[in-house]
Parts: sequence; C-alpha cells; structure tokens
Amino acid sequence: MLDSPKPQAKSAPERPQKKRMNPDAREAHIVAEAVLFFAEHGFEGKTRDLAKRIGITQPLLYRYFPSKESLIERVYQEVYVQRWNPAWEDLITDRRAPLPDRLCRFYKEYSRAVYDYVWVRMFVYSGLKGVDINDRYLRGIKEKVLRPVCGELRHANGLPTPGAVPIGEQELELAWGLHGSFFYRAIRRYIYNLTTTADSDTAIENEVRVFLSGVGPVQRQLVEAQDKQDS
Amino acid sequence: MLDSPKPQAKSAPERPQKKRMNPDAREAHIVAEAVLFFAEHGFEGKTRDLAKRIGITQPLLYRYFPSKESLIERVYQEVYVQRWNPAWEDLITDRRAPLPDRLCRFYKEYSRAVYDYVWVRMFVYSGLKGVDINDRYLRGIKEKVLRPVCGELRHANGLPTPGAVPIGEQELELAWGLHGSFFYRAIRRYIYNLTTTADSDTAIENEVRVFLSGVGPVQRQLVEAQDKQDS
DNA sequence: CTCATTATTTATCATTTGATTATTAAATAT
DNA sequence: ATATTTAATAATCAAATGATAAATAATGAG
Repeated sequence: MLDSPKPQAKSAPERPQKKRMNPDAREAHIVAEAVLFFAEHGFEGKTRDLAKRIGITQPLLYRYFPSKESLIERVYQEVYVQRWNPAWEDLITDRRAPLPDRLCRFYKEYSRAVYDYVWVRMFVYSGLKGVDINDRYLRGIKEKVLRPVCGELRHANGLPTPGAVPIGEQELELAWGLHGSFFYRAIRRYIYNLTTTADSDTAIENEVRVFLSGVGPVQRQLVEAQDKQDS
Repeated sequence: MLDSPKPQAKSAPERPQKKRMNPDAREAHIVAEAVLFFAEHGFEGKTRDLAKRIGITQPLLYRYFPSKESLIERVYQEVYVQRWNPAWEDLITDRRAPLPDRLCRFYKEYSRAVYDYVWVRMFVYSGLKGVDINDRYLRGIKEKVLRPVCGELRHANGLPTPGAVPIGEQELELAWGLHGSFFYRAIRRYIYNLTTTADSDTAIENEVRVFLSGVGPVQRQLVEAQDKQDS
C-alpha cells in the first residue's frame, strides 16, 4: 500500500512536529492539552477526542498514563497547585496600608492568578461531581480571606476584635457576598461565555468602594447582636 | 432557595406502587424523577441509572420518550418554564415603595422561586455544555432586572435618567455584583454543597443595605464620566 | 549500513450505553 | 371465566469507549 502523507494534526502550523518526540516532552504535551480538553468538556470527555486534539492515537495515551483516571489526577495537580500566594494572607492584614488599597490589591491579584478559563471551569465541574477539592478550597478561603477581611472591617469601623466578639454567620456572609461578586464575573465569562467588556480591575475597585463605604453600619448592628447573644 | 435541601433519591416508597400505572401518571413520574436525576448527574447520566432510580426497566423509558434527548428536552421545559414572575418587573420600578424595600422583596422572592437545587445545577450544567439557554436567560436578567435597578439607583441618588445618560458597562457591573452575591450563595449551597446556616432572607437584607448605602458616590462618578464621554 | 531500541500506530477486546424487538402479564371488556 | 388490550419486562443489537496486544517505523549505536 502506498504511503500517503499523513494528514496533519489540525492545528500545528508552526512546527511540523516530528512524529517521534522524546518521552518527557510528549508527556508534557499530553498533560498541557489534557488540561484544556478536560476544562472544556469535563472529565467525561472521551480519550479518543483528546487524542485527536493532541494529534496522536488514543492508545498512545496509555503508554504515558496507566488509566484515564491517572491522567485526570495529573491534570488536577497541574491546575490546582501553586496558585495561592501565601503573601496574600499578610497583604490583607498589613495595616500599614489603607484597607481599601489592601482589598483592591488582593482581589485584583487573586482574580488574575486564579480566575482563568481552566481553573474556573474545572472547579465548577468538580463541584457538580462532588469532588472534595472544592470543599477544602473554600474552607481555606473562609479562613484565609473572609475571616481576616471581617477582622479588618471590624478594626476599620472601630468594632470589637474577633477575639472579643466572635464573627457571626451573617457577618461572614457579607464577606462571602463581596467575594461572590468577583467570582460571579468569572462565571459569567468562562461558564456562560458572556463577553464582559468592562475592565475587571476597575470593576473590582468600584465594588470594593461600594462595599467598604456601606458595610460599616450593617456590620456594627450584626456585631452588637452577636455580642448580646453571647452574654 | 431558602429551605430546599438536596432532594433525596427516593428510598422508601410509601406506596408499594402497583406494577402497572396509567400512562399519564407513569409519564409524569418519569419526568419528575428525570428532573432530579439529571440535575444531580448532568445530562450525561445513564438511562439505566435513571430507570433504576425510578424503579422501572430501562426500555420502558423508550415507550414514553422516543429518545434520551427528547426526555432531556422535556426536563428542560419542566424546569425553565414559568419561574419568572412578570410582576417583578413592575415591583422593581414601582416608586410608591422605598427602593430598599423593593430590592429586598424582589431578591427574596426571586431567590426563593428560582434558586433551588434543580434550577441552579441544571443552569450550570447547561452553561458548561454551552447550551444557549443561559445566554438568553442572562440577557433577560440584564434587561429586566439590572438596567431597571440601575435606573432606580439613578433616581434615588438624584442622577440623570438612563434616557439622558446611557447606562455604562461599569455601572451595570455594579448591579451584576449585587446579583452575583446572591447567585453565589446558591452556588455554594447547591454546587459546592456547603451548608449555609445563615438565613437567606436576612443575608439579602444586609447585602442590599450595604449596597444601597455605598453605591451612590461610585455611581455618580461613573455617570459623570459616562456623560463627559458622550458629549 | 546493520541492528537494537522504543515511540507510535493498527487491530482488537470487553464493557458500557442508547435503542429495538419479542415476550410476559396486568387490567378491562365481554 | 375467557378474550383482548397494552403496560412492562427480558433479551438483544449496534455503536461507543476505556483499555490491551501485536505490528510498524523512527532514532541512535556500533
């Protein structure tokens, strides 16, 4: 049979990609494409479709990963590792800078580092499937972001420290609300595919301003109620 | 959204359910269970699993629906029809009541009517799969809720009407932020399965209060910038 | 060049899954 | 009771899908 030239994998215009890659590079290539593929189609995406996207045959995947599940595990690690910047925890509570500046800077950096196409979609896919990663992550957000934010709000509004009067559920809910307004923008963009023309950094500045200039009296009321309840 | 816990897979059928049902009742039964089933597992849920949940054999589904797709179509109609209350459009703009009351009432009623386990999960599943329903729905929210809200905010803060100075993207983004903080609570509950002990109505009241007491100056600034840009 | 190594492909297996057909049995009519 | 109708099941098909085994061909060593 004649050896007809193999049809090129759909989109590799720059380098004609030699047929045989060194194993490390091939594995990296597979993982990189798998990240995008599973972010787009979810973890029930078919291995044959993934292989076609990569430009290899489906069985080759199994030379690099013993099972689809192990590949997914690898993809998880690739996406969810090292996105959190530990410096953020100090940033939020470093009172040398004004609170509005701290919150704006944190949420700008956080949104830029975390809320991209891959992270958001995988996070939501995982949530729907009930993977534990979401629960753990949001518990971290609660302790490392929302509670500290509530504490800083207390300080800015001349209210008792969380040590004196514990942070109540409704108080925390205020911080969840701010957080959610930012996450929701990512959802609109990456899940609902709505084109958001508004600049994200500017929107963050505006929403933080609205929040900070309005939260004082409401928080005071909640803290007083909480205090009364305790005593 | 308030007190609708995750529906349990039917475990203890009260009535031993006679084997042979009348066709209308059987169809209704299938649809009702399919709604819960697809909300939980997504539309790639297997027909055999669905049948097992219903307590029938898988081929029986095909006596009532010609294909899985047609059943899904039916489920969509069941979930997405008649949840929007047309009276809400008037509620938001009826200036006989104070704006805080209107916003609180609207979002309480809206959250209760729309944000339940089934609606939220199907909406997100559909978004991930790129079904057009989301785009259309959110376009409706924008025109029927967010723009009117912006208009009422203009009025409450003594700013020019949207007719005089069109509503800008960043201004609209403020309203998206408020909206998102409520939707995000539903996401936390139904997608991430976090137990939210805080009462939903109270949280809405608090967040509306924070928003309304802080939004004035920010909106004024945005409107003035928008006005300058136009002239 | 010749040959060994191994990255990659072709062919294929065993389940799964949406869907169809043939059979069974429950309800109703006579 | 007997017969008729049809809701429901059992058996099965064909395509899809995760995974494996055998065959092929690109690369480097001697």
